[in-house]
Formats: sequence, structure tokens, C-alpha cells
Amino acid sequence: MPQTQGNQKAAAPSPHPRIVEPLCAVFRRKLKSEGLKYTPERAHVLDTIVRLDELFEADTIIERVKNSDIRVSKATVYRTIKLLQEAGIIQRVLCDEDQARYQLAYGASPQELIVRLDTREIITISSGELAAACANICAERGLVMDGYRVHIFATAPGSNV
Amino acid sequence: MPQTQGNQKAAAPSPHPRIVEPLCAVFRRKLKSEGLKYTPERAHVLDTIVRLDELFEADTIIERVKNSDIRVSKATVYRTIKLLQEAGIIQRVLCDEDQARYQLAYGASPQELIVRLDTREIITISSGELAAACANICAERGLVMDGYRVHIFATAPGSNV
DNA sequence: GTCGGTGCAAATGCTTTGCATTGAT
DNA sequence: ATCAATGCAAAGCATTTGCACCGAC
Repeated sequence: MPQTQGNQKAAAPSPHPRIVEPLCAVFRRKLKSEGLKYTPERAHVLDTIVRLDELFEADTIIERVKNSDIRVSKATVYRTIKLLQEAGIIQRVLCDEDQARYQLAYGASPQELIVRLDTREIITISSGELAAACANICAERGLVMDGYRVHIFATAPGSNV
Repeated sequence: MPQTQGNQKAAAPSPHPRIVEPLCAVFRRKLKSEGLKYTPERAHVLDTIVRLDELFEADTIIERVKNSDIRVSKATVYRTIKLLQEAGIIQRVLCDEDQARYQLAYGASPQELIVRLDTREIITISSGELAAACANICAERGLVMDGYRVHIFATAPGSNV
């Protein structure tokens, strides 16, 4: 996980701190650095993921690329998802389900989510307070923090799940 | 703002706030309330879990009860684990693995963990700071927090995972 | 006798892998 | 020619389920 930049922690107001470098370029760089190739199939999987712009499951991608101009097999989708994780482009989100769900990671953004138990909606947040608390906890124990993940489960007042 | 509690482990009775009511009683009550029975197999699974007193996987339990006086089948272990979750006695912990891991829940204790990436060790922590941050985040959005889960991934300084 | 409980084995469902084929340099 | 990528089908694996038998009330 590259943390060496810390650049746009800026007041970028949009829900997603928008992209400095196209993700496909990031992906291409990662692949090249390992002697792998940026194939049409891999590009198409990434493109499909970016278009979704939300949490997704492997299966969703598999379905989408099944009925499209560039057909990609299930196996390749899974293999590509793994590569994208390694590249830090997507990351796995852990809710309660067994099926893996992923989201775009946009570089080094940690996982801070609110899971609405009433609406099943997932809200990504970004709180310096949480980051600081986690960093603290590690520091107190002489550990180096490599990342963290916070899931907050919440409901609207008065809703009875 | 320093919480009066801080990161103490000392003043509290023990790493786990100890049990007011035996867990088996809690379990029995839950079962009875649904017209189910507190069988020797179910008791033995719960007992095995309590003895572990740490994170565990279904498989660990299956192995333990396989070579014991009261043999319990794999199916029953899984079925019992589900019941124990419903009873709020154990809860699932989400790390990166696909295999489910559980821990004793002791009522409402939230999940705060440090996952050591170098040693694969899991350290449970308790930080008022985190709880406060999470509560804040919900309050800011007019939501009611039902719980939260924090996983911090960390390594010893200098270790290269 | 009626229900639920258990064990076993078979079934699931997501994900991974082996292998032959194909494509790029 | 080499080396990796793809698709397909088969394999894995944790977990669930169908079913026949058993035991408590």
C-alpha cells in the first residue's frame, strides 16, 4: 500500500476525492512492474467496476461482462479482481455476508463505512478522528499501523430493524 | 478529551468483563423461549467455546468435540454456532479470511481488534476514544448507532510482511 | 405419538485451479 | 519461440441441508 504521497488529503468536497491519475494507468503500471500485460479483458473488468461506482460483488461483474462486446470468463474476472486488489485499486469490504464485496479504493483511503441496518445502504465516510484514534492505539503499543477498517452499524432514529 | 477510562486493563475485573449470569443460562433461556432444547451436544459446544476463551473457527470446535466424551457432529456444531449467534453469546469477527471466525460477545461488547499481520495474532482492545468517535459520527448524521467494528492492521516496527 | 435433535452424506455456492489453446513480442 | 492470458470444466472448501433414526415428554 503506497502511503508515500499524502497529497490530496485536500478539501476535495466530492464524495470521492477524485482521481488524479486514471485508474487504468495505475493498473497498467502495476502490471508492467510485474511483467504482466494490460489485456482487453482486464481493461474491461476495471472499466465495468469503475462504471458501477459503488460496492459490488464478483458476480455482478461476471454478469455484466458476460453480455457485452468483450466477453470475459468468470475465471478471468476473479483473477483480475485479485490483481486489482494487489494494485490497491479496489479493496474488499467486510460486512456480514459470506460473499465478498469490493469497492474502489482510490489509492490509500481506509475503510470507514456506515452500514444502515434499516435501509441496507452503505455510506462511506472519512473521519480524521477515527484515523487518529487508530494511530494512537498502535503507537501506544509500539506497533506500526498498516491500515484499519471501521464499520459502524446504525439506523434512523425510531426505526425498528 | 481524555476518557476517565483510557486504556486501562487493570481496574476492570479482567480482560473480559466477567459474567454476571452463566452463559449456559443465557443460552438455555434463549432456547426455551423458542421451544428448543438445551441438549448435551449444545451444552458441550458452548462449553468448548468458553474454554477456548479467544477467537475461534468452526473447524476448531469441530475438531475438539470430535475427540471427546460427548461427540458432536459437524452439522450440529454449525447449527449450534448459529443459535449462539442469535442468542448474542458469540459474534462473528471479520478479518480478511473467508473462513468465519467468532468470539464470545459477552452481551454488547463491541469489536475492537488489532490484527497483527506479521504474527497473525489478534489482540482485542477497548478504547473509549474509538467508541466516542463512532458515536460522534452517527450523531453528526442524525443516526442511532447500533454497534461498530474496528479492525486495525499492524505490524511490529521493521517487520516486512 | 409427536416434535425436535442428531449424524451422515450429499448438496450448495463462491472461488480457485489445471490444462490445452491462443496471442503478443 | 517464449511466456503469459484466457476459457472451460473440474476441483476446493466452508457451510448447509435432506433424510432416516432416536429420544424426551
